[in-house]
Amino acid sequence: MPNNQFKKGELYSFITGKASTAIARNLQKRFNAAGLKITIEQWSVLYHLWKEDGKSQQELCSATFRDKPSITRLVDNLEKQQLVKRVPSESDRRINLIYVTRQAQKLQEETMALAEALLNEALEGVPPDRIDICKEVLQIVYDNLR
Amino acid sequence: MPNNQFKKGELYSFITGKASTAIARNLQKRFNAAGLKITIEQWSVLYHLWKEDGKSQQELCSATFRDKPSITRLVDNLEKQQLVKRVPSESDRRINLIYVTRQAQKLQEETMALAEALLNEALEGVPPDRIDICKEVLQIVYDNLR
DNA sequence: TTAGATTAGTTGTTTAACTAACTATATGCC
DNA sequence: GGCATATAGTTAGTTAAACAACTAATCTAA
Repeated sequence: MPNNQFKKGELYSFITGKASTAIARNLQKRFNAAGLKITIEQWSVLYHLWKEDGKSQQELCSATFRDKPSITRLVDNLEKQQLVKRVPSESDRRINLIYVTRQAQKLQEETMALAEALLNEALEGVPPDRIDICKEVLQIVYDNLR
Repeated sequence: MPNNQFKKGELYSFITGKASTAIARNLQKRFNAAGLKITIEQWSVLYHLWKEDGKSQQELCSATFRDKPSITRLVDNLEKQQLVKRVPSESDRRINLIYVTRQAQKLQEETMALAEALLNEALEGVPPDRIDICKEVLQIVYDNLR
């Protein structure tokens, strides 16, 4: 028997990701309000480079769940803004290793603080155990569709 | 005391909507595979018109959580494909009322079946009460950010 | 050693999102 | 009635996503 939990109206918002769209849009507004000239998509790339840079574009694809052309263009734009630098790998010249610049490092603390503050507000009034369940369900959804 | 539930890696995927992106991408692939020439974004507009058409573009904005230019262009493209028709309102000539065509009606049953099947697969193995909690949390997130 | 397959990244095209600036119609107030 | 304001929708410009087709470098196996 199918696990059909979705009334029509809910189906729509689950598929279109109403909540995550609202989060991303809100975070973008906070960046703009703080005078940070960076898009959410660019931030999502820097996010992984801040953890450890010198990653290849291919590694950034997996980390951000984007395809290769998307990463090429995001890195293009980040490079234009002098936030990252492409460095051809010594050992395999097909590969570009991506490094963050000083200017990008400066962005880290401020943007991460804004992101954490946003999530705390978004989840205000939600008990921790329910947040955990939500995270688990979303992870299963993701895994089921791989 | 802040409700800071997010370890760094999870923060990213919550903000970028990994699960909903996967769902939308997967549904688009099913549409393509079935030979249905329609994008997810177009589908999300038709979805609301199938429930009741003759809605204004402004009403479609609220229903789909998009801004006005986005709806203008989605309706442009839907009209090009002869899936909807703009009809100027008699009572207020600023308003376009949007009606679905016969061809769009034909799409309804097939696309809705694909969407429901997808969600059933995505949520396979998740107990109903956990799905409910997940939906509730996402709704609260959305409401908190309005 | 070299021909074929694989991998990393780029380019072109279409669709879409967001912002800002715009036109046209309607409303409200004096 | 007429002017300010609000509302519905469009247009322009930038950024981004998905897909297909491409180049260049590397690997593999005969």
